[in-house]
Amino acid sequence: MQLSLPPRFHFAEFKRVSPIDASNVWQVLIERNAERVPVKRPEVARDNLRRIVESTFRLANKAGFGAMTLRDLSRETGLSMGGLYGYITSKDDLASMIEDMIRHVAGAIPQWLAAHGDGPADRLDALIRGHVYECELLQPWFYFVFMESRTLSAAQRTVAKGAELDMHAALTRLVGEAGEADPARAQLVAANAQTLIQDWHVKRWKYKQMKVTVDQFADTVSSLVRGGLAHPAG
Amino acid sequence: MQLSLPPRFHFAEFKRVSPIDASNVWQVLIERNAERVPVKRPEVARDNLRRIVESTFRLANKAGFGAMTLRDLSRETGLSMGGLYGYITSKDDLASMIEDMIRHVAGAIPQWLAAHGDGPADRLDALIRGHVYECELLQPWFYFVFMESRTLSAAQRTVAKGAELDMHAALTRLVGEAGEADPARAQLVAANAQTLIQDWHVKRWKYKQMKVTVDQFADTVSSLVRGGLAHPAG
DNA sequence: GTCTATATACGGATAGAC
DNA sequence: GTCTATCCGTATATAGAC
Repeated sequence: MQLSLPPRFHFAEFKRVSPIDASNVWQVLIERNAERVPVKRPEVARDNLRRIVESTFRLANKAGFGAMTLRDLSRETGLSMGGLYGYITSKDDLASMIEDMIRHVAGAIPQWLAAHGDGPADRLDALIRGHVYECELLQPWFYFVFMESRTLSAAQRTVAKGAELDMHAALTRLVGEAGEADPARAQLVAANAQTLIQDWHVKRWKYKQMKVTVDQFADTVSSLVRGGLAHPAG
Repeated sequence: MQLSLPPRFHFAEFKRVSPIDASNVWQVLIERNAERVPVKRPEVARDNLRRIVESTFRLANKAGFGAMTLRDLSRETGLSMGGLYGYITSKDDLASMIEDMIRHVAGAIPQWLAAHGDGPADRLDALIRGHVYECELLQPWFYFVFMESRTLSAAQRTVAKGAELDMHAALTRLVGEAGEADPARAQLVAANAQTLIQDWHVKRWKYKQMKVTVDQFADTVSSLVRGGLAHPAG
């Protein structure tokens, strides 16, 4: 699947065509975990799963996922302890569902944008924007995964590390093609770009307080990275 | 107190004169918490407190501080449950000691560097380097505080937010003086600078894997920020 | 100073009623 | 489908031995 976007796009355009956003992510979540959610009536299942995941975001943000108890979750969702287990098979399974969803979304962004940009500089700009804008659409999801990845199973940590390195490799390639002749510096600039992109979900409270819009943020990150290219190695 | 450093300095020079580093931080920690640590013999107290804090870093990194149990900590340190309570008055108190130490260090950096740099551009460079290099000296400390601040008490969260905003304000002022005429863009570039500085402790594993040195990293951040100045507002 | 033993409460998970 | 009741292990913190 590829998105029908103009070569240079901003948030409003991306939002209109993004295959996954805050409103349909619950449906996608159910579909990706159909075998584990036995509840039949779709609107009931969707609504309860949504309450479970949104409550998890709130509670994990207060105390960390590991310290969140299923009794807290039961209270916050209004479901009983037994009721919860109709939607999740274990506490770890709940984290895995969230983690898996965000890996799916983040991994798909480069494919959604594969056709975008006339040259490397435009493709780099598109990739940066795609990530920032998707972080905006699913902020609590990305934030949860960023903060909790280290506490999950060894297998999940490996996946998280791999995803981080994949995105870094894609950015490094584009930074190199866009004009950074020194490979070591291309790698470093790409790492910095990735960090800034993630910062939109990590420090969102601060940008909100500063009244910075997602487009202003994406513009700045894109221009900072562009400004970092073609510098001499030292 | 101010450090006797050359106007342009790198890690080796900073390390030599930093008032607090990985080896003497334990002594400073004891002094800052003298009333709470009844153990008399200084070398015993220092050694046990060090084991407690270093074990906390390891365990919190695996499961999150909230999910770390004092039984884990007892096993990891070799002290008994009762023994632990000779050094900490509660689990929360342990986190507070660490948080307090890092606030103290980070808050002192601008004062250590108050005399440095001939002009705003040099002072901005010095502030960036001071923070990156101190993050390097006390990486596990900064990482713990970064990951766990949100899970601590409301009072501690307020302090953490204030510290974040203070550093942001200092960077914004220097970015403005260094040539960024648009105040809104100065604020944004400063926020990005702050994020990149913190990334040295947040994603240290990645930079280590990339074989990037702390000086290369500081050089790149400083040049990225310099490249972001004086751009037109759009 | 540091230990063992214990008080008291809460954790994840499940069985079985409705 | 969702609930209540409960199993059984573990949590923080402390008391008191040495």
